[in-house]
Amino acid sequence: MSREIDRRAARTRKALHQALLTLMLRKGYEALSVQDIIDEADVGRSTFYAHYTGKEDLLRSGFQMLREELKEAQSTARAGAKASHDDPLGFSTAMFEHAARYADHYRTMIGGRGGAVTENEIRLILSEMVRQDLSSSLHDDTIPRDFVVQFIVSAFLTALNWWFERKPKLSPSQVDAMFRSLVLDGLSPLMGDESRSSAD
Amino acid sequence: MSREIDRRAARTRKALHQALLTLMLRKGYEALSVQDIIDEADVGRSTFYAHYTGKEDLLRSGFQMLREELKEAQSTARAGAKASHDDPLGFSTAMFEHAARYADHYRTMIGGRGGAVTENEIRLILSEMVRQDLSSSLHDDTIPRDFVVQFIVSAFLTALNWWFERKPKLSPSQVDAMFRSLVLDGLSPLMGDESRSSAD
DNA sequence: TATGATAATGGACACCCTGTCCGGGATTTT
DNA sequence: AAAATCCCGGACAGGGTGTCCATTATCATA
Repeated sequence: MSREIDRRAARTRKALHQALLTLMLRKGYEALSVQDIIDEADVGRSTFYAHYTGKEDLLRSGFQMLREELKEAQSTARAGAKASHDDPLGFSTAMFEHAARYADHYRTMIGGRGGAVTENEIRLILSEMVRQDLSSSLHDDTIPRDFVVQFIVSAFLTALNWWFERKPKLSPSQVDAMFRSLVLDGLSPLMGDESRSSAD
Repeated sequence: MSREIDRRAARTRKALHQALLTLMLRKGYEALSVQDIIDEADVGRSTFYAHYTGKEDLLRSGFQMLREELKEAQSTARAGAKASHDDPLGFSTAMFEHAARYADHYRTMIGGRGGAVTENEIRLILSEMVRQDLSSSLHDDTIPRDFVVQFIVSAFLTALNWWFERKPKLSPSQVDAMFRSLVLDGLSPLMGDESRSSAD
């Protein structure tokens, strides 16, 4: 019995995913046509449609893998961390490190290159993580919880994007520190401590 | 003298902008074709291309108007505000009010409906505002300035989006308060105040 | 109001992309 | 080796894109 997928099929799928990745990095998702993809992957047109219903389907299928990949990265990281129960940003450290390891992949996803679908998928995945971290550490609902979640997710994506685009040499922990500082304590710590200038 | 633009041209342009707005709200920018636009605007195909090079051109031209619109809204607001020089988020109050007044316009721009172009344009406009506010109130560069700017812009867009999508009944000042709280002081104020458990 | 200037129209055009359908050829599995 | 499965290449209609042009409608002005 062939429970495993046919080698050829697996090969084709891999080629398509790889092509998508390459092309997204080069031109961005929206500007991509199925034609481009099968061209890059060197795969027949009908073959493509035998596997996926379109480029969005191909893209989405990639996120299934990412989801599991991340779920594991999170739990392995959580094993080594101690203060995870009081940390409303418990996900961040592992995520920044994961992003550093798979920089190319992340580069294709953030900064608009991934299009709306990618943006949504990522936000969903991250929202789930953040929601969990928050549930055990946030005890004040002055500000609605889903708003806080979105706030954190956006801040994280911003950090990621800024990191890759402007200071790719920084280490994950450095970016993580900035991210945590801003999200946990906001701008106040950065404002003039020497505010004794007794404004006019 | 014909310094003014021909009535017909103005009429056409207005119709196209209106059509774009309507359709973006209905289907989103990316899913839109030039065909749809000229169809909705009841304008000939060649006429469209006589004015714009494509749908992106049309979209961008709309932001020129928005830019000036906002520049004015800001300065009028700044006239009535007193503590603008110490406020790193001086732009926000006026912006939330402006957004409330032109809810339909904003709805087409945020939440992905506007596509990548819109996202970028908005971020550019907001970044400029934030940068100005920040220049006179931020005196600590522990965290790079452009990172802080992006952080604020993202937080603002998140607030805007959450507002429209989840709690449209809230007043601008209520959302503004939440936004400021999160950005200025971060999550700490929301965490267990009963944290006097003298963490071992 | 007459007239030259300018804009809008509708149709035609070649081009590209999309999905879908085959039959022949290649690879894998048994 | 045989049977099953997959891939290929070509063809297809349908739709969108930009561009052209000749014709018609509208405007600005003398």
